[in-house]
Amino acid sequence: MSIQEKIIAAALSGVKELYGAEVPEKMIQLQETRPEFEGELTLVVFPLLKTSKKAPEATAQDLGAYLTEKCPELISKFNVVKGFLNLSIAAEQWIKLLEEIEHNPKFGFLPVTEESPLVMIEYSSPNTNKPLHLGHVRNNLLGWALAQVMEANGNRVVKTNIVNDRGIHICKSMLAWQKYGNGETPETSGKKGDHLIGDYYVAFDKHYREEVKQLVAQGMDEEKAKQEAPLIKEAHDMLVRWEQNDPEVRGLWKTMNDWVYAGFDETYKALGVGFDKIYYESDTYLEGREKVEEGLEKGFFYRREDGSVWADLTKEGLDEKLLLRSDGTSVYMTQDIGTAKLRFQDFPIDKMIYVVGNEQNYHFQVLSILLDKLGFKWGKDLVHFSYGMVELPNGKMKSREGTVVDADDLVATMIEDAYKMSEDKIKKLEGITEEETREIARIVGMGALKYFILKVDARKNMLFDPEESIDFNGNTGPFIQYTYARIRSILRKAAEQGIAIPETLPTNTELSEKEISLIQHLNGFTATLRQAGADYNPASIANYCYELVKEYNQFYHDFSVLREENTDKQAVRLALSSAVAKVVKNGMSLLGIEVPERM
RNA sequence: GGUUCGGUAGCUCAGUUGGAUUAGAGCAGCAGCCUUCUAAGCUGCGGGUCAAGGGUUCGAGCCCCUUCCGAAUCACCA
Repeated sequence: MSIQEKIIAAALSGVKELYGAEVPEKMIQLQETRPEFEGELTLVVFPLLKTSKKAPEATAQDLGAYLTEKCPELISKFNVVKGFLNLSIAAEQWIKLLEEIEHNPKFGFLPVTEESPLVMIEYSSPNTNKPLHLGHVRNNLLGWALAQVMEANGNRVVKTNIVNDRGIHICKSMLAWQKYGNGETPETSGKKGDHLIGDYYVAFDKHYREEVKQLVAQGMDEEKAKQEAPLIKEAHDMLVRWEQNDPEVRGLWKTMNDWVYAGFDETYKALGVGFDKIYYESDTYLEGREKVEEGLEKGFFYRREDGSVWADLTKEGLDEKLLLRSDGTSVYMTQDIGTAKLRFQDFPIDKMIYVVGNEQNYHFQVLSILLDKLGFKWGKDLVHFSYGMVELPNGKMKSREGTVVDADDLVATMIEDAYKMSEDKIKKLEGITEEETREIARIVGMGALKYFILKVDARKNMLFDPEESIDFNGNTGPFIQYTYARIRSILRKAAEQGIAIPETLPTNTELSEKEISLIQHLNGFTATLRQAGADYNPASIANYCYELVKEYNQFYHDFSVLREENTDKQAVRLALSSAVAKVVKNGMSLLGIEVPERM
């Protein structure tokens, strides 16, 4: 039971005893006390006035007196300012909290059991015709962090990925490779597979535009030229052959996709993300059709004269939506229905979360309604975890204008920058090897990148300035990592000097204001984690970690641990430092960010 | 035009279910602090009509309405 829960329970019985009325738990409003007032937690009594039939001050006075008298082990003293009852928490509560954090490696986490709700999270969802870029990086980091947060809140999480591995865009790369590739492979070219394929996708576009230009010069209408260009016709032809299972096309498709997957795996590994189950669109794209036919029979959808199938969503305030083309083939929406069907066969899904950019808000609004109509129990309440675009200083990322920030380049640059930045600092550390220095640079560089992206509210568009790169000072990943390394250094030295954290901490030492406020922050981790889970908001964890280490750095500056002569005080400070390190490590780990022992 | 989401300091962002005369950080700028547990740190200074107006109430950056600005979307593309 947390300190807050204890106080709320005590206050409830206080209200009952004092005023003879049971009030709902919501009426007890507890919040952190403003720094300018004495106390740590504040009970706002305004909601209770109707019950007490007294003035705010008198009500607060009544409750304060009750709490200090009945629960001295919980509340040491109180003061009243207007309708605010400021409570000072008894020191032993804080000490107990430190002990709990010291002994519970999963402080704040809820356990996951067989009965826990099953949450499936789809994220990443790349196309196999080009390498991952900055937008994918945001998606992957958010998806991974969200999965960790949901799991820490007591959900069984299945991380999934739907790979868009078929379609005309894939054929374009394949065709270009056939025409201009001369049998080039990742091995012969030395390129990562996804980059190699991406280059041919670009090559296709270049030649294709050339053809269109020529046709237009010969007097053809541009729209028509785009359809009549020989390359695009060939690509369409290839798509038809793919759908007919043409062995040659399928063979090439398989080979080239495997190159891409090998490349993706490297990028995923560098980003520290992974999946429990990967779906391929080539397997799922036919499944949706069946579901749509089913919906058609049940009268949810209707067929037009040309044979196309539509859903009429005007009653829901939306438009009509195409589900099957007049030639009977699937569209994007149909495929998502098909994927949903397969997933539900594979897992007893309670909650489905799609991590997909906000440009698809409409799509998911529609998908939710359709899945619900088709009888998926989680369809209605599916969560579209919609995130904003990553913008560059001079506008958006456009592959055609060459303003794409490549994921692999970005990762390499961050690590390189961290290395340059760290070199002189890390070398000061004793007995450090080049290999360790590299590893620290990797952790710090990735930490900077991940924190930079995850600290901002996912819904908002964010600005990414590659020129200025990412800060290593202030509200950044490295700042948090640095604080962690500092604490670890203290703990190492303490161990060397034979100073250990006692099993039971002394409760008679007086805590300074700074120490109390630090412990209070630690206490807030649980609530932050719950909120992050309820709101699907990893950013709040990031900001929590920042606040915590900022506070710790102030403590670090003003108080010494190892030079403290009073052994009781020293024990508490050591436990406090250790607790901050543990919570920081856990919090950062929820974001997929590692923390170094030294830096 | 419809729908959805945003608008908080020069810049990048926090701001719990509405709470306390003075709305917070970081960056950038200026000024201090390393024979002392890691200075990627700490301390101080300046910087705001919370887009605008109205409403709800003991109380609004937060809730409701209107307006302005920005983004996304409304395809037989994915």
